[in-house]
Amino acid sequence: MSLRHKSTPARAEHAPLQLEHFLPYRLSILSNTISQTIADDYQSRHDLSVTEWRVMAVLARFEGLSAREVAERTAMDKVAVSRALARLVAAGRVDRTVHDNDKRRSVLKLSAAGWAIHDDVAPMARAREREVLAKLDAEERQWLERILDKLLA
Amino acid sequence: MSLRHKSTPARAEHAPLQLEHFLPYRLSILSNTISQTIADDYQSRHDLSVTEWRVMAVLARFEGLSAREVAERTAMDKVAVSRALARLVAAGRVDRTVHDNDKRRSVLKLSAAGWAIHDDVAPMARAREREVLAKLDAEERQWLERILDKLLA
DNA sequence: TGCAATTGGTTTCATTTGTAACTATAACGA
DNA sequence: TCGTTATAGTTACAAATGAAACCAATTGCA
Repeated sequence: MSLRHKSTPARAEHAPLQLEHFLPYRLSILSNTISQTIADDYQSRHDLSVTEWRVMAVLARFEGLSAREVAERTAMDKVAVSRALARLVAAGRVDRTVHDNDKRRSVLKLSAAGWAIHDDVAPMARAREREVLAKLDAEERQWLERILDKLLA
Repeated sequence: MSLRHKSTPARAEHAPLQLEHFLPYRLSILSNTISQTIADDYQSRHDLSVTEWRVMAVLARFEGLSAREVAERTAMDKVAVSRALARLVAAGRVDRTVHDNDKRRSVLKLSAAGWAIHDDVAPMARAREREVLAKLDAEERQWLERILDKLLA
C-alpha cells in the first residue's frame, strides 16, 4: 500500500467526481461569473438587484404584462416577482394599474424613470455579453447558439 | 401613431434586451435547471445542500484539504464553506483535525459515513450529466467542451 | 343565482446567504 | 523579541429567498 500524503487524489474505488470537468459545475461557475459581472455594473449605479433588473428588462420588451406573465418570462417565481415589483413601484420605476376587466391582475409598465434606467443599463449588459463572446471565434459562437438551443429545448 | 395593445413589443428607440436570446440569461436558466435537477436527487435522500455536496465532492478527490483550499476549489466563499463544514462535521460526514504545523488550519477528510453518501450521490450526478449531454451529438459535445474551456479560461 | 374551485397577487415565517467584524495563530521586519 | 501585518476560520447581523398560508376577484357549474 502506498503512502498517503496531503491532499491525496482519492482512490479509484470511490470514483470521485472531477468537478473541473463536470458540466453542471462548470456551467454554474460560468453563469455566476457573467451574471455577477453585469450586476456589478448596475447595482452600484442604480441600486438595482438582479431580480429587479430582470423584471425591468421584460417590461421594456412587453409593456402591460401582469405580474404572473412577468414571472413566466423571467423564469422567476411569483413571490420573487411580487417583491421586486413592490420595490420598483415604490421607487417610481414601474407604474402599476389595475386591469380593466380583471381586478386581480395588475398592468405593469416602466415609468419615465424606469426607461431612463433601462436605457442606461441595457447597453452595458449588451457590451458585457459582447466581451464574453469576443473570446470565441465566429464558428464557436454559432455552435454555442446551437448547443444552447438544444439544451434549453 | 399606431394603436398600443396589451404587451406591445416595446419601441425600437429603447432597444430593449431580448432575454430569450441573451447569453447570460440563457446560461443562468440552463445552469439552474441542471443543478436543481441533480440537487433534487440527493437533497431528499440525504438531507444535503448543494454547498455541502460540493464540499464533499472536492474532499472526495483531494483528501486533507484545509477549509480555505476547499473554498478555492469549489469557488465558494470561505463563510459558505465554514457553514457547510459545520453541518457536515456535526452530521459525522466529515472528520476535522488540526494541522500539525499550523494550528489555524483544519485538515478535512470524508468519514466512512461521508464516503457512503459520496458513493451513492456521485453516480447519480454523473448519470444526470449524461442525460443532459445525450441531447447533443458527438460533434456538439466536443464543441461545447472547447467553448467552455475558452470561456472559463 | 349560489357556492366550490381556480387564479393573481401579497404576507408571514423560517431558512439561507452576504458582509463585516472578530478570534486565534503565524509570519515578517525593525 | 516585540510589534505589525497577514492568514485561517467563525460569529453576528442584515438582507435575500423559499414555502406555505392567506386574501380578493373570477370562473365554472349544479
